[in-house]
Amino acid sequence: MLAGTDSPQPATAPRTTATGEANRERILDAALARFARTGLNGTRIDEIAADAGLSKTNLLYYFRTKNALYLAVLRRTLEMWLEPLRQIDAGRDPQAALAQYVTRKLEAARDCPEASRLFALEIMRGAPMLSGVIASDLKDLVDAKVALLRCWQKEGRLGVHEPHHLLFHIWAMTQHYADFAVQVEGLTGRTLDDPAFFEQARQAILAAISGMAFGVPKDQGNRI
Amino acid sequence: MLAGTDSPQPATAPRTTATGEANRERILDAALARFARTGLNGTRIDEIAADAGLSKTNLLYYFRTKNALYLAVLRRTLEMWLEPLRQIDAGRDPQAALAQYVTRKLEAARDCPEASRLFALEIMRGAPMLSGVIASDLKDLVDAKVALLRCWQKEGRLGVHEPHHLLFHIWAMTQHYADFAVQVEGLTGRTLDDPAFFEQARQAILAAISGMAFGVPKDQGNRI
DNA sequence: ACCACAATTGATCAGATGGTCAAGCGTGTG
DNA sequence: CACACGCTTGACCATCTGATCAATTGTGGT
Repeated sequence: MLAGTDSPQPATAPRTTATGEANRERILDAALARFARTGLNGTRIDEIAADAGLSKTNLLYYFRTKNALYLAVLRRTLEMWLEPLRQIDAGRDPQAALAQYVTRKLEAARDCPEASRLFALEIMRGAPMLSGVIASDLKDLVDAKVALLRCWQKEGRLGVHEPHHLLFHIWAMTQHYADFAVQVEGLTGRTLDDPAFFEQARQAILAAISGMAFGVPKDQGNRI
Repeated sequence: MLAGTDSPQPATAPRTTATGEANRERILDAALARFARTGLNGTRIDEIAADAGLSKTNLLYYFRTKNALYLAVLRRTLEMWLEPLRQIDAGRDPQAALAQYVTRKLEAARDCPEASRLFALEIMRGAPMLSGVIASDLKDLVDAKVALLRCWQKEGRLGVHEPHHLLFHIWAMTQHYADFAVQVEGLTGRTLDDPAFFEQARQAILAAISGMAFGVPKDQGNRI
């Protein structure tokens, strides 16, 4: 449920050409890379065009406005972003499910940090284009998973911390490596592309999740 | 060590007036709020001026260029951002030190989310204005704290996970509540301003840290 | 070969926006 | 009081940039 002016499908279905499709792809790729780094306002449409090997005018032939392009990129990336969460399902062991979720998210942060950054930027702006998604699709999905986690809690297979926070923290830790890659690399000199580093990060996150999800409950406020 | 064209101090120290100082403050406040939400490129200088109750021209009297203003905001906010980390020192119990660090960071995320967002945006851009800070000041500080954490590890007072990741995860989890406040509120309907919610978040983070820092070491890759 | 339509181009526009300038106003200090 | 200097203003400029348009070229289907 993305906001924006959806042009109604033109009466005559636009004949999809090989070049057309290829160009659209190239544009979307280039746009994702740019938008994910410099945001909607910080990105010039002709930069994207140049990256895609087209003229600005030609780009505008495929996407009428910058906003439409941005929206298209958002739309195209949304599923990749949401997919890992869907895979947490009831028929699994909580530990295994969460571990796999963490791994998937971290792989996503490594393989397509742009997606993470794109949404991070959008949300930090106040999510003007995503408010619909957050309020409906994402909320429904999260609510469902939270319900599942609560269920596991009742069965004593999961710790007592509020499930929302568990999800937030998984997102936070995994996406951090994508969103703040510059900082991470500046401070450690390493990247998720380094398998050893990836595994270090993964293990640390799993340990954190373990503390939250399967550790002994704390009753004293200040004790860690 | 912030990048940028520092104008050398004018020969005659500018007489600081009451109005002058007050205006500068108002401008910086307004600028922080705007920059933290829409970034450098997405923010118009006249919006800031309006928020501060000044004309655009008048704002430009105090800060010659938009970039200079942005830099001033960054500079002014930097210390607030770094301070909590400094407070981790050797003369403390590791658990207490980390717990206090988490609490401080979470309080910062609650009390001045703008600071967190400002730096988040800057880093996500590739930190063109902060590369110096990250490479020198922040790196020195982090290196020192990492050394301390390693020391604690040798003494057996801290888990075996690479200290860098411990710090990253603390940053990630605490700042998440500031940077993604819109999402958090959209999904839970609550804010860090709600004391109960704050405490939930804090406890969950402490549990996570506990798992990372004081849990039993894992030796099996897939086990959580 | 021809036709329709997709693809591409260069010229051009229009609005937004950062920044300048010259002039006037206010106020504290000598 | 008057001078200096900080403060404030409105008019104006220059550029950047998203978007339009008319015209030309390429191409697949019949």
